[in-house]
Amino acid sequence: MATGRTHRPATRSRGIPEATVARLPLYLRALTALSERSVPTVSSEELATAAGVNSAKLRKDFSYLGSYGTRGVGYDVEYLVYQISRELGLTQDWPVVIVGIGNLGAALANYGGFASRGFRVAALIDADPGMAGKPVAGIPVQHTDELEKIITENGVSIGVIATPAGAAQQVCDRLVAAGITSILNFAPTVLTVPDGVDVRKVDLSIELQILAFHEQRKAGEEVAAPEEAAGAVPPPPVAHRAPSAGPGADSGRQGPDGDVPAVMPA
Amino acid sequence: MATGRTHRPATRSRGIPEATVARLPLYLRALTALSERSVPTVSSEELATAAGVNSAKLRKDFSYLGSYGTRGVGYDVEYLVYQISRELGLTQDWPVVIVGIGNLGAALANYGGFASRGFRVAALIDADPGMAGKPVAGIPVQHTDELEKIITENGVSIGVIATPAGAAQQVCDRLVAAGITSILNFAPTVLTVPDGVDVRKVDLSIELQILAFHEQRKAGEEVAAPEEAAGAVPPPPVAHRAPSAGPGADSGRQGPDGDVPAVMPA
DNA sequence: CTGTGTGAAAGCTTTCACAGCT
DNA sequence: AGCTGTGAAAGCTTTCACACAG
Repeated sequence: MATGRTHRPATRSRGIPEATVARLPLYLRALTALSERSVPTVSSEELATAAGVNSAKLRKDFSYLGSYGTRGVGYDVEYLVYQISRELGLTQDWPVVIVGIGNLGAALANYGGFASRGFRVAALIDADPGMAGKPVAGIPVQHTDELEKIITENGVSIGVIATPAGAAQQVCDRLVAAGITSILNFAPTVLTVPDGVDVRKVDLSIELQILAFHEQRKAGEEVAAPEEAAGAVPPPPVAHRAPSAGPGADSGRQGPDGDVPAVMPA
Repeated sequence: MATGRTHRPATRSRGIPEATVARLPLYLRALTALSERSVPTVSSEELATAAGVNSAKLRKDFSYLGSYGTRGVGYDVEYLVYQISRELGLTQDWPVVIVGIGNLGAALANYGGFASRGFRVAALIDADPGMAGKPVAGIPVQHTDELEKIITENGVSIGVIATPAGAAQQVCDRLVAAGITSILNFAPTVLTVPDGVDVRKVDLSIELQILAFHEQRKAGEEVAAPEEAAGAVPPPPVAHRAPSAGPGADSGRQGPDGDVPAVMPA
């Protein structure tokens, strides 16, 4: 795909695997809950259950951070909370801007988990002049014209895009031009960004479609081979030959726990 | 972790890799856009760019579905749209219930991409009696008491949880008991479900935390080794020795495109 | 004895690179 | 000529299972 990326052989050292990074927030949440209940220590088994993973994985994950446990005992909750927070960069506060204050943007602005762990909503931005000044979650919405100014003045480096798909790339370009280097995209579009900018995306309909896939599989297994529910089957537009057989009924689908989100570093 | 899962040796056959399944919706979206512009065929290179992946990956992915392309030419857009839709189970309509109609639930109810591709919002459910009857996105909200009835009568198998964290597990249990077998969870909690039920989760603050991690890395690289921004560093509660050194400045972080969501089949 | 930390094995996923249709 | 389909190589991730610290 065009560019080609330098394919750096990995500078080694403190390279925490991406899969592990993606689970750290999970552990952190579980640990925070324990901390609130004043639980002093926890074993890998207990913590793993609370976080919804298995203990081997958890121990391996923690081993990348260092040896923070005590053999025969477990992990010190407070200490781990601090170590993971630090590793994730949550010991500092990250100002965040949310662009696109529709239902979703409002939901994000109101989301408590935001403010609690290291993030601060620095501004809400919307293209609708009618929204300007209106407070959402206690923060007055500002107009898109102010975008660059807001980002620069607040030293914002993380932006959340909650606009309609059509506006996303444009907003993204402006965010990046203004100095944003991490973007969380809720719009159902592929964003193109320059090298060095991270984009993570959250996509409703994609998640649903993946569920539908598995749901269909389950139905197929139960009834053996429904072959294709009765009904209007749009005929293949071209006279391709079917690869070999029909939609085979098979495969006892049931993957293990898998879990690995995405980073697309530009 | 309790259960232990039968560890089936994979029944082989039509087993499409999970990573591939997770990308099919992406391809489908790109293809739908092409279809709307009446583009008849597309090469793996073009389609891959539109979907934000590389062409080798795309071809490999398609190879699991069958040989739907034409060498020297590319893929027939309409035909591929149909094949992928069918593979994902989108040729049938999936009724969906959304539980928890706050800002987020409302955003989901209003989300167009929902209705467009194979999904139909069968009902909106909320625990607040004051919401009952109030229409959101043109659909009247129903009270939680009706939950079981709604699911049974509409043959709903997919549920979306958009409640506060505290209510999520309880709602989940009721959904499952009523016959739901796929859940999309927006509440920041680990859900426990019986075997055979798929759960996918979307978690705002987790995504942000992952971004913060990478953001921190970037900052660290620029300044070489900030060692720990000045300020109150909560001292390790216990006198553990630091693993070896401070937060080493290193590792030219820059993973390849990676992308792989999660299924946690119970 | 208990539960961590970790090499080594087993599985997945991605990338390469090229044979083979059209 | 051009572009798909795919074995084989290279990377990641997860799981095993056990030495060893407390």
